[in-house]
Amino acid sequence: MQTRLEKKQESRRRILQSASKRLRREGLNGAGVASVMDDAGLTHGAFYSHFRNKGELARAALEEALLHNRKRWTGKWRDGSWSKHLSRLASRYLTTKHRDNPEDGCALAALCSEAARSDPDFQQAYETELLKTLRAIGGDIEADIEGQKRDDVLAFFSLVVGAIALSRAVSSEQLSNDILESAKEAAGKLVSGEIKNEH
Amino acid sequence: MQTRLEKKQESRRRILQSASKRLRREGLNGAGVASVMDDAGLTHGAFYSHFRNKGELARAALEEALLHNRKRWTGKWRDGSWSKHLSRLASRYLTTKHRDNPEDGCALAALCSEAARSDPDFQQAYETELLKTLRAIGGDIEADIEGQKRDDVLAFFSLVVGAIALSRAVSSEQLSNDILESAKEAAGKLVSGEIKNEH
DNA sequence: AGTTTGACATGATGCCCATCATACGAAATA
DNA sequence: TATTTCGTATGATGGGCATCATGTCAAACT
Repeated sequence: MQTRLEKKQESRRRILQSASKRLRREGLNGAGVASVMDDAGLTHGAFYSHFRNKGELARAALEEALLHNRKRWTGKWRDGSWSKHLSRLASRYLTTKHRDNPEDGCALAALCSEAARSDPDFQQAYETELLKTLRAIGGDIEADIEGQKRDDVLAFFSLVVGAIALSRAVSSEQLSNDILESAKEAAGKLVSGEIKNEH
Repeated sequence: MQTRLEKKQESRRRILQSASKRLRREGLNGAGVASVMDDAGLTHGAFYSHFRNKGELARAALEEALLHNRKRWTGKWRDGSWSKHLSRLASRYLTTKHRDNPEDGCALAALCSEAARSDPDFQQAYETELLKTLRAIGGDIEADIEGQKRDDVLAFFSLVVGAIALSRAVSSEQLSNDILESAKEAAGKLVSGEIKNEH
């Protein structure tokens, strides 16, 4: 049997899980309190003993979403050139599977245009998660990245986020696939100078 | 004095004007019937003698938005290399002014993540407008573009749309500016082979 | 001039949603 | 065993929103 605290934590986990999925599939407005709680097997009234309001849930769900799958697309920069590294990451990220399953995908891409219209707290969380992701792309989850490498990573992430967003926005599957393919090919080209791998 | 038809057309023009601005500043959900009609100097009830429903308005407003400012960012490919051409377009598009004034900016960027969740009719319109824009980037509003040039244009547009979206989503102005700058620098690099200007 | 038309206004209607008030019941505590 | 605590359920409450019903008035038409 579970203690009361454990049960609450388990409930919170389920709420965050369903919120993070709804957030990515249906956007900031789609992730309504009632539907999220329903997914979690609870009723809407129980929501407020876990979160103060919907905004707080959205922030927590964003963090939850990125916590679990940032590693899926980034990982260490082990061997090969800097350009190859970015190419490999693009190939992992720009798949039809990712495009077709936003609820398990990258929340930064799923919300890129809506985040601009969200409240300041959410934007702050978005920026924090973005920065963590940029570091992970640079090959290191911990340290800040600088200079040319930072510029490359910024442009790289703009490219792949834009490509995923456009590939989802469009109704023809052919065009959608072409967007993903062209961005994959471009990803390795946008580095300017070669950068040494210090490992 | 105006005839009745002229007055109606004038009203429709004002409705579309305010809808296209609200759509870009506040998104698909923000462009509510009441607020749009209010901007146009009318009341909500009059809406339904101009459009069948909100979805039809959204489609028309998207077209309106792109009709008026596609030329601002594209224009003819006159001289210089293909790579220079794309660089120049990126410099025109990725400005802080564009970032800070979405209501006068590119609707494809403003709605890129929400469009994925819109109804099929809207997605179809989004795709149509996107294709027109890609042709204009390629230097020609009329003809379809193909092959390597098409791939370059697809990747180019993913890059600049992603950059504008991310630059708006983030709360630090420094980071936001850096995103725009890095994408501007990257834009000219993502072409693979040189392409001849047939003019 | 009398009649019809249609753009527009006012005011429902009904739905969805976030939030709150209250009640229940089981676990924790005494 | 008696009492307290608190996660959850039920059921308001109120606001926002799209859509529709109805009325009005001026222009168009006969």
